[in-house]
Amino acid sequence: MTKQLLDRALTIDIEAFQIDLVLWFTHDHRDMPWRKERDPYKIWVSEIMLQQTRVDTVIPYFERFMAQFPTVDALAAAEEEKVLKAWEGLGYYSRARNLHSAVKEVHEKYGGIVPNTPKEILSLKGVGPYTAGAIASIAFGLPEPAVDGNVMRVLSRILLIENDIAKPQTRKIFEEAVRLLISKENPSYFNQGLMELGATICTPKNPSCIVCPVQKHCEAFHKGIQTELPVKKKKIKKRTVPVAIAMLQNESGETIIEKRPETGLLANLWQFPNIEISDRNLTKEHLKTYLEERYPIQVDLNDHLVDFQHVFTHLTWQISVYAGSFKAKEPITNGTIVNAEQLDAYPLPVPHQKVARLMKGE
DNA sequence: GATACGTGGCA
DNA sequence: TTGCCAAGTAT
Repeated sequence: MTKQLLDRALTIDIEAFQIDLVLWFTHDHRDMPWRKERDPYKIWVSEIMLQQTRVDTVIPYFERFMAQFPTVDALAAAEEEKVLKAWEGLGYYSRARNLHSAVKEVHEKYGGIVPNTPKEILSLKGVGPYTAGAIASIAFGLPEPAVDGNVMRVLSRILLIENDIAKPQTRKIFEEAVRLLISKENPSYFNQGLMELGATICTPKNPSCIVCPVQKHCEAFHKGIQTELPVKKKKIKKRTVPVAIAMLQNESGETIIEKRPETGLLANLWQFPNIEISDRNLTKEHLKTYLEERYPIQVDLNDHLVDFQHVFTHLTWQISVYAGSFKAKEPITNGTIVNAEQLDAYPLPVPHQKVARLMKGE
């Protein structure tokens, strides 16, 4: 495969390609907060936030995060709860926990200085092959590949690579391609140029080949098959999980929330008590029984208030919200009782944020 | 290698 | 409405 790839890469004028790409990025790149300086910590945080997440979504989170945790040492000293709260709504929360853990390692093991070798960078928790390459090239100017979905799309078209980009193995092929093509003079702009091109011009649908700075190097364009690439196998259908959420209040207007398990979906975030529904007709009774078994409380449940869906990558929650009242017979240990104002301090996943707003009457 | 892991935007 | 997409990683 590598030999084949080498032949294909050599069919284009590598030096001209580098110049066209880097020059284009130099003049046409979008302005982003993390592009204002070369602080490896900021590059690192931005790259973690940008994993599977759009630039426009990330920008406000990045600004707030940097205001709150401006340095490695500041983030290392923070409580996990605060970090998760800053990440609330961004998704893929293990990114926040892994970043926090890795930053603490950098604080302790490297004196707060982000390591500058590809091997050490890759060893950091939450940093995989793409992110390691991005940090190495953008923060330290090293000629390392940083292959994300954009890069695979762009290069699949330019080099006419037809491997399925949904397969993990395929990424390695593109890394080999980048090692052949990357500008040794400016690896940072070369890698960012590839990604920027994919994000703005060489898009999945309706690529703007007319204004593409590397059009003359593109095999797919010459053959008129750019929309056929990249090859990507379709995903399987996701399952639906019915969930009943209890929105409880006592006479003081306080409610019960609990912390989710430290692993799995939405790990370490907080939520309103809930159960998976087995039989829709018996939901109200099941929920009441569950609540009174789990907590030392007496529950009075109303008929269900509203239904809504929340779609995850791999499953869908079909949610029914049940309002009701409770009286605590003893102190609660496996959850906590909070008022509306205190609730704001807890990191909640989006569907539970919706319940919180419901309870406040918003 | 396949699957788990969030969320919001868009055709 | 439904499905796909967006600067992936861990297990």
